[in-house]
Amino acid sequence: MARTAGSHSADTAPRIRAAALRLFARHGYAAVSMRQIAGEVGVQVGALYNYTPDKQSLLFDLMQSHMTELMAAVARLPRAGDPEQALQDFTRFHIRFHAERPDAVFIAYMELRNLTPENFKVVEARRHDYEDILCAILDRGTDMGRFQIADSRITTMAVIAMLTGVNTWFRQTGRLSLDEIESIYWDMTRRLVLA
Amino acid sequence: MARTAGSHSADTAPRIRAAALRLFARHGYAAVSMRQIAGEVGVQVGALYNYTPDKQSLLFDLMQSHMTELMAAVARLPRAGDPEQALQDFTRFHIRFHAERPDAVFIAYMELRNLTPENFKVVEARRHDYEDILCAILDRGTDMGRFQIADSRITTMAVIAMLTGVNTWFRQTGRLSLDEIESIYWDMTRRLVLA
DNA sequence: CCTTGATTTGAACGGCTGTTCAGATACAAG
DNA sequence: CTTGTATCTGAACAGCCGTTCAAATCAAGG
Repeated sequence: MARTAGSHSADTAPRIRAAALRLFARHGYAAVSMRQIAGEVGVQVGALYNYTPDKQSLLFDLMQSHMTELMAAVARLPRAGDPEQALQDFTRFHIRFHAERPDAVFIAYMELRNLTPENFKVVEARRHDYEDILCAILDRGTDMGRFQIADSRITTMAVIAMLTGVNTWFRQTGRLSLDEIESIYWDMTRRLVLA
Repeated sequence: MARTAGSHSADTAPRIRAAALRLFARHGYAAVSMRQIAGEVGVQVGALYNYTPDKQSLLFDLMQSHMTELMAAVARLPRAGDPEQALQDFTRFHIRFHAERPDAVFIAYMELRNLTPENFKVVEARRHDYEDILCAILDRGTDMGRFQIADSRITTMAVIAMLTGVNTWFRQTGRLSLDEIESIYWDMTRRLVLA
């Protein structure tokens, strides 16, 4: 018993990441053992260490991948000249992107405290970069006299919290489609900032 | 070595709860050991079991106490006839109550998945009761033609998510006082619902 | 002072933790 | 078919986990 038939790192690697993502999201990083992850993949514990130096790196990689994907996706948004249009684009994007990967979002928010201080700083910085994108839209709209905002930093946090909150209750099989939800939240966001 | 000088359950019990609250909030339920809690209290592990049948009950008690306090406090709000005033009262109350007990709030949101299904249902029901209070205010304001709301259930979730989000960044030593923050968030909430 | 009950210790239980590694097997290339 | 490398197993490591309990000590009332 050693190498098993049909074993390839190109297959095993993503399966390990998927299993870890699912289990971390469901039970929490600390509550999930390496043996559980291995079991989900259908492999022995030792095999995991061909793919990650340790458990902490596994968590960090998942988080960093998520933030990288997020930044790459938001960068692909059309750069609308109209701040109201830009804000709508951002709002709809945020809801959709987050609704499509609930496990990664859950981990990115809940497991920050399980990162080493060094790793935490990296993820924290990326999160801040993302917030800056929304904040810039709000500031530009304010400068153009289109938005009326008391404190753009706080409004940024408020809007992101409101939008991310969708993930706590949204289910694909619910009474509302994602598109309807986007529209409702866009309406609320609009009213929140419009002059 | 056995019973120690000055030991009394009236002292030890709250100290255990306080230590557990702090540690659970900081590191997460699964990552905290009974020995850590005991160490914080200055006692051996075995002593904890005079105060809780097991670790799970300790978590559940903390959560349930928090929800009980929350419901009792919100019930003490003046019952304003004007829905706009009622909404302002609720908004300010929510921010202040949650800002005053960040550890308990953190646990109540993050450790739901570590509750047994039975215990989860209890906490979930209380949370729903709390949401109903806000939802009722919104519905009343809508019926009176004062609010304009697309979907009161969703607006309820959106407002609560927005307000609770304050806890992710609020620090007592920050540039804004709690009162200023309340005012800013009340302004946003107002615009979110006003006809 | 003595007794009763409250409170804690200290040790022990079986079981699980993350991690390491030599050896075994499968695959891919020559 | 042989060889070299990629991949996994199985066992082992020291250490921590939640929980239990008899024995020891303290506090309080008669």
